[in-house]
Amino acid sequence: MVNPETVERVLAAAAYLDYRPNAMARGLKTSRSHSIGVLVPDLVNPVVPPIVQGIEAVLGEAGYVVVLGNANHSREREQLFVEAFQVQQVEGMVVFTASDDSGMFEALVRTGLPVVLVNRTVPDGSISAAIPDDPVCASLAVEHLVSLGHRRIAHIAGPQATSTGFRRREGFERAIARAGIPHDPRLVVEAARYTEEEGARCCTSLLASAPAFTAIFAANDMLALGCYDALDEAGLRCPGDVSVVGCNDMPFAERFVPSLTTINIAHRELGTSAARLLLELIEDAELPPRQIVTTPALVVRESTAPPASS
Amino acid sequence: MVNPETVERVLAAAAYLDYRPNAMARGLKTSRSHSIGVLVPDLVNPVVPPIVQGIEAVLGEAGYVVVLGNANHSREREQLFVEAFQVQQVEGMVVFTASDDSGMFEALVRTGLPVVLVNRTVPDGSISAAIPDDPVCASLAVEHLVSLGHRRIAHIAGPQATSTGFRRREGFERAIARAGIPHDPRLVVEAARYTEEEGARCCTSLLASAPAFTAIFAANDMLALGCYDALDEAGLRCPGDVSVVGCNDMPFAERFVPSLTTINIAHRELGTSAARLLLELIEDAELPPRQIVTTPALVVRESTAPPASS
DNA sequence: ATGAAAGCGCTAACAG
DNA sequence: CTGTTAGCGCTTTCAT
Repeated sequence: MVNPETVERVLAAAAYLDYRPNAMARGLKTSRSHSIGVLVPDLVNPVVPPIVQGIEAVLGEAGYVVVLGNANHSREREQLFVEAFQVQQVEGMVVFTASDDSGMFEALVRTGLPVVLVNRTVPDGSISAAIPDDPVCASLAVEHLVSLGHRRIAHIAGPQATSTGFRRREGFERAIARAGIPHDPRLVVEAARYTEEEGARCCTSLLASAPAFTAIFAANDMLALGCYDALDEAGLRCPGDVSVVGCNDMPFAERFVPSLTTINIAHRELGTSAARLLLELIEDAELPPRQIVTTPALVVRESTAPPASS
Repeated sequence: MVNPETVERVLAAAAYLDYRPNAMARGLKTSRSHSIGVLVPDLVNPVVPPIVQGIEAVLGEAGYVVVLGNANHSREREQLFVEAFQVQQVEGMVVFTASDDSGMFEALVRTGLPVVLVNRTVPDGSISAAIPDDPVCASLAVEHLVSLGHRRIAHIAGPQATSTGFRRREGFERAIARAGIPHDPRLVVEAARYTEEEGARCCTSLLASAPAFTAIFAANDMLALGCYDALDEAGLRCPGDVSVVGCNDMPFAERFVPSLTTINIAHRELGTSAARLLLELIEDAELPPRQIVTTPALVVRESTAPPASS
């Protein structure tokens, strides 16, 4: 019980001097940094900012600050950032890897820090993650196309070293089987990266050497955009000659020509879920790994139509 | 000169134990945190990620880590982040404010930390900044339109509380005067925010109450996109009835219909310049404030054409 | 209840 | 040139 007037004077002095407690000194004592490392493959990829925003929103609410690492698709930089995060004494990490790389996952767990993956998952599910329901993404696309009357459906798969690419392809093949359509491996090609150029390359190669098809499910919107280019190049119309469905529902997908039918993924929610998982893990490091799977939704626009023949 | 074998053993032990020097302890001693605060108004705005990427690239190279603050257009959150940055003992800040607010600028200098603005500037130039050449953006747009034969040119100005909005409007008016066109204040309306909705609202209001015009210079691409919507709504064609030029050359501007004639701004370069300014300032806090102005470039696409009457 | 003091992990200065 | 020590600014424990 101290003299209230003194309290007042001390506070006033602190304010006058613009006193800010030194987080390093405090942290040294308490071994808390109030910071979380967030690792992303490429900030410029349109799906990334909403994820980071979501992460930041819940972490900020909980009193954490985010240290951002933009790996630019480089494994080496990914490793460098994990090091840097440790040196900075972050209390946890949420990581969106460029590709599934067991070396990376091992390095992550070796830090001993709470880690959560976002938009990616490790095959054995040993690390908590917030991910989209990739198989459902694929089946929504396939079912939509099938309901329009398509039977010969191609797939431009994402890099199989990413869980999204791998799981969407699996989902695609299963959905095709479920629709009673015989599986034809010549109808799926793998893109090396999630870029428009790769989408165009894959679509062109499909056009050149695959059996005839009337629709394409591209593993993401950038690949779908590449299909537009390749189709155009080949003198084919979308959706007149071939329907295209993308995945992500990225910004401006509705402004492309034709506007893109795609699968909406709530990226911001992926971020908030990942952050909440991490907060749980920080509170109780013994918690078993857990996945939060967000449900995607079909968004029908103008890039899909019944096949010409029907 | 210590026994090399011992060196080896120590290093091996350190590696074995995954030893990482504690940055908080080190920082406490050296009063260096090796971190820089980066404040942005909205990570989801497409101009922001390239700027952050540029900042991160040069700061990372210099051994700094970036602490990201996403203010979400809230002044309160901006202030909160400045506080948080101080508590985290960042060694400097690069800030992209939501709007010019002298209160904010004062708070920034009051921290005593090196600060650099990016994409924004303070009217009196008292804080170093990396900015686009806004007047030139406007004159490139106006000169392009004038060269096509336009004389009645409207302007959808950005928020006048942002240096980009203010300086582009000034630049517009000067360019109009330079072209020998009488200034008509009814032809400029101010958008409250840089959004598609505001662009549509402003364009509609122009259509309703301004004297006839054949072209619009919108202060940014989102506003230009809103013009597309409003024009469409009014049954007008672009560029047939009215030409539109945007500003920023944001991703996908070339995919809109019509593809957007706009002014390219090298946003990543804005980020790298800002980071370099900050590094200078950290090295020598006495350096006088300095501006780095990047030169924009006209990108002619399909949203501009000669006026119908000519 | 309040005030003094130890110590977090490191670096820099200093003594041996 | 190597090994020891003080102390960065805080929190927490322990005397008072």
